[in-house]
Amino acid sequence: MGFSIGEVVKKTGLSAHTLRYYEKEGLLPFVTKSSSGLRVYTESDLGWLTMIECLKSSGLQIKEIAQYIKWFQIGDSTLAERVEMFRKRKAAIEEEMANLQIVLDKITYKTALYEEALKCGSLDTATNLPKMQKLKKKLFEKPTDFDKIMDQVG
Amino acid sequence: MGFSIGEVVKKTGLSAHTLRYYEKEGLLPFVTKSSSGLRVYTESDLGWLTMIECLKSSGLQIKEIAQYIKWFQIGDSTLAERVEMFRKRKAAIEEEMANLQIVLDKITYKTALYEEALKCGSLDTATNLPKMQKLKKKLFEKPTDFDKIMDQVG
DNA sequence: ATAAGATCTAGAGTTGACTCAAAGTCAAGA
DNA sequence: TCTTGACTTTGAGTCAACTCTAGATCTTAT
Repeated sequence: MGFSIGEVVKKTGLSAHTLRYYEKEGLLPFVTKSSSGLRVYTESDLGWLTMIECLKSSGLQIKEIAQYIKWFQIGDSTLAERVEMFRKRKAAIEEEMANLQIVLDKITYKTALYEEALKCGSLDTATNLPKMQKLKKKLFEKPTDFDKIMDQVG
Repeated sequence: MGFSIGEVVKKTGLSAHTLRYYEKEGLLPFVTKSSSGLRVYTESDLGWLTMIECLKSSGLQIKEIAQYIKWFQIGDSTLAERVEMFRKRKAAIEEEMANLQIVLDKITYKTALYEEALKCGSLDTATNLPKMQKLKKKLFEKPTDFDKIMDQVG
């Protein structure tokens, strides 16, 4: 009926070590044991693992996820704490994505620059190409510190 | 003419510890010392710090950034290595952003769900609201594992 | 019944990126 | 000159999140 730890390893890509570690840290309080002590995972436990992965990707630490799970176990009296937590996560992801977009623009410029440099055999020559100047303008219309320094360095 | 470590701390928000650590790891090979042994940072060093921050945000480790800087010091004979590195970074950031968008959708649903739950005082009641069912459909038109399990767990 | 392979526990070790401690040196103002 | 605060070095410590070890136990196939 349930899954062994090995089956969960295959399904999730997590290691058995990690699954036991998560359990020890309070992330999987619903996992039961067979009469001989082997872990038995249910579909719902797999659901929790997906949720844990999601919260981890959102920037939450293991301990904070454990706290969320404790709140869930307590029930509706902790709704306020949980809604606050989700609001903060949402804001954190949005900030992270905005930051990543800026980083992506910079790396996109550098990639194009180095592709040109590879073609003509010289980074300095590529940097001074009108083409590259235009790309820089396009990507960084509002001049930033990076715009000013990005050619001075590698 | 140059900046002291303390001035760079103020400008960058990095700690003096971290600046010395970066130097030790080969991230700042251009920083010089005054006759009495104090570090002197130039504008170009600040540029490198911006670049380091950018590469770090892109998912590169300190050692890998050090490798990149070594390539830069060697010169145009390492253009191929560097262009490959930037291409990989670009792909990595794009993948990370796509992943974060999926996480954001999930967290957005959970935030809305918990806000409803807080209003009506019960997570179960909120989960079964037609409003929430519709939101779930909207956010997850292509049903994923998460769509199926997201209500079973907290 | 036995061998092979999966799983168990407790606890130690690893990795990456800092972060701090201690003891000494340097620079600028009263 | 003296003091205060910033700076120097080496080397050790911290933290999160695994990751592994060892020796015992369990399950399953022959």
